[in-house]
Amino acid sequence: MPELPEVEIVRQSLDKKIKQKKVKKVLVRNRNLRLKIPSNFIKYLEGKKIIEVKRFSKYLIICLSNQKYCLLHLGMSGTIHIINKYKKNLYTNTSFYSSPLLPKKHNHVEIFFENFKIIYNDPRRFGFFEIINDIKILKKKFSKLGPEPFHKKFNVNYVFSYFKRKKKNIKNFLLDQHFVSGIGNIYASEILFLSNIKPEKNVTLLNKKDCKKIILNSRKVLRNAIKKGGSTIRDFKNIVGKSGNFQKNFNVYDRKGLNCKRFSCKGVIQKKIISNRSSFFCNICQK
DNA sequence: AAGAGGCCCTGATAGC
DNA sequence: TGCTATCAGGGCCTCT
Repeated sequence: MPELPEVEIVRQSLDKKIKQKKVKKVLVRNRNLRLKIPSNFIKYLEGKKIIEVKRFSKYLIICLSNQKYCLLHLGMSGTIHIINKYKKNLYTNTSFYSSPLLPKKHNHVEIFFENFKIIYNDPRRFGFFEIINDIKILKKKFSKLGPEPFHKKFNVNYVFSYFKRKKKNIKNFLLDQHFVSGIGNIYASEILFLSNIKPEKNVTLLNKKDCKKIILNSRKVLRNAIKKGGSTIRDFKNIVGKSGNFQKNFNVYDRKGLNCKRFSCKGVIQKKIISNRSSFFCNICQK
């Protein structure tokens, strides 16, 4: 599920819940995520206060009181759940602290606070935790990623010159985190629909006006998703990351064979595999 | 050096 | 019903 907007929604809820709270205990049930959870993971977290939860691209950055950073990427299927100590556990009848049996499959990490705990659940284990020792290393790591769509660095000059002499199609570039970071497969299709550009279009064929459209629509699509997710999440007091139904109103994604939503367009939404990822687009209004 | 392709993993669903 | 095949929203590694 998680592209930039979903991760931002998780960040907001998580920050609200754990900011200025002290970690009492950490339980690692399965350290074999995409990256193996480091042996110093528990040591660095236990007894530390959470300063705040930040985000860059699709990464959550949990800032700790010992000047270290706990990085969390949700991969494809990672979710965070909040379990309150005095409320009936949603997933298990076992005790809050011990839960000897897996309450639910794939609850890999539990972080305990005074009156609640957060659980990291991830069936496919494509997500990962990482401990970053200081801000320099963190900055260096993120400097390898492209700007977020909202950043002023993501402007027409940047995009247009980046595309020069490149051979890939535009859909590929929107997914390339070195070019722009935070966009995933769903929103890439949505952005191209709003821009009237078909996903297979080679970037060398795009003019500055096209670049401008892509930039503005990237921001629009992501902002909108954050806004809708933000309003949905209030219904989920105990679960963060399950973002409700806000992803249901796509223009093209998962709408293969359905009519184009653009007023007066008679097009039909197509599905095509581009570089092993499914792409959706209107066969008429996207050129 | 850019770009294509494979791979990490489990679960849901489609098709027979 | 029960099997197998396909596909899933990410990103890294390798090979050419």
